[in-house]
Amino acid sequence: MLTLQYLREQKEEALNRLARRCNKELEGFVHKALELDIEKRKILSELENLQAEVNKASKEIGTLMRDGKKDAAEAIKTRVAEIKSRTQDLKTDLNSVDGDLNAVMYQIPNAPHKDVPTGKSAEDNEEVFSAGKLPELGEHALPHWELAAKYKLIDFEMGVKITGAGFPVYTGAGARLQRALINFFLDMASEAGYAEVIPPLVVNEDSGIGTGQLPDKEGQMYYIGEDDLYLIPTAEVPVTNMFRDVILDEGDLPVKKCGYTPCFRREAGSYGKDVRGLNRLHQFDKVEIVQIAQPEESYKVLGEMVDHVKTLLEKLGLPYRILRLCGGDMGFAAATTYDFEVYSAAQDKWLEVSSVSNFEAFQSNRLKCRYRKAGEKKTELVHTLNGSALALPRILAALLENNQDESGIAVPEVLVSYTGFERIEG
RNA sequence: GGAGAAGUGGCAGAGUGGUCGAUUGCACCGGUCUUGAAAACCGGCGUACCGAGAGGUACCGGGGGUUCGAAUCCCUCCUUCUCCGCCA
Repeated sequence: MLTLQYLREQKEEALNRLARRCNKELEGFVHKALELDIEKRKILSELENLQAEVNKASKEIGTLMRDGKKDAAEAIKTRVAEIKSRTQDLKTDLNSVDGDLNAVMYQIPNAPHKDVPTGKSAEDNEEVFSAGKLPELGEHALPHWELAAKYKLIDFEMGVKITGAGFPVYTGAGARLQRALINFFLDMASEAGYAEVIPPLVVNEDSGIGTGQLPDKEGQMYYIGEDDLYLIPTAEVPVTNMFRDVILDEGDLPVKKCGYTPCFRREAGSYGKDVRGLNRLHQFDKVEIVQIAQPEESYKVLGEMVDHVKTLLEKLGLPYRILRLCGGDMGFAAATTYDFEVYSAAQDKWLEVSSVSNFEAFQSNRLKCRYRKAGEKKTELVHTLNGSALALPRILAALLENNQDESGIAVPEVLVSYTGFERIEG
């Protein structure tokens, strides 16, 4: 969440930035939070003063008891009892105000960066880059779900049988291609200096809160009630949470991690042709890159991550474009997000395959991930960033569709050493 | 899954109701000494919030309770270790 300090000290800027989300409620939330903050601090200072009195009196009692002056001790006790009843009230008030304050703060999304366009929906996103030539397929061109069936790459029906819709079974060359992509992405990330981790696929509540999935967005995650755990919607959650409650040294930054994991999303409310084939799944594979950076560096780091994803798409030979998301289309925790979309020719659709975001201090404030500049005593919140590099299913969809001809599908050259075959044929 | 033991500052390790936010050692930082280093000696050495400051408050695995007062007592959860069972 945003820090109260930021709202207090730079309220106008905060409101300005939040306005880019086109959510009329937000201004009210900010004012509410600041009011509650003042109230909280008023109660807190009164409570702490009383607490100090009690502490002092308790010490006196201790001294008196040791000296055997029981009567004098009893006299102080009655005085303390009065103060205590007052502190009880204050504690109740404090809890209530603090609860309200937290509730409001949890509803305030990250403040978009100054360069983020104001807007309500995907229509207001801004295309900032595009590359690659859109392939022109002949009449014979098939959408990927038909190609998957024709060449026995993916068995959607089998997935339905053993689990349900959105859980495909990759088979034969399809499975092999999937694994090739994972290895290719991981190798590229390693080369770019990201240290590989294999995190748990299931996380606890604290982790969900740390990266912003909880509270309020439980509906997106699969929940294991018996153990109070959540299936991860992205490796971002476990990997970023490795740094929860951690104080780093300046010299540790930037931290660069990457990880491959399956991702699980309930995608409640999705329907129709959006979910056809590989377009939207409940379980999918993704390689994620994560960085933890100094605040002054974070936008440079964001650019570096964007460049990394560009490289991947170019090596795969996929036409793509980059969108800077508008305020209204960005995720709750993000300050800036670039979405990457590849063109999937047979569907004639742009498919989102990566989302690269700078969360600034929004996540680190929840995570309590701080760093200390060399020689300084004070700690400061780090900036966290992450991006998909890349999400597999839509990449696979685009590869199948764009690289098809009448007799088969060509495997991109960079993948051949991983797949062991150059073409998929009937 | 069953039985037992334990969780204290970066690490080690004291502390079982009253100046304990916490003895001590190591590590670390600064200084003295030294040609330099080591050793020795002196000093410093957790986090967060409130406060202009002095200072105050909170935190000894998490949460709750008893008490004027809790690291210390009680309840509960979590984790680790040992033994048994089961198992890739």
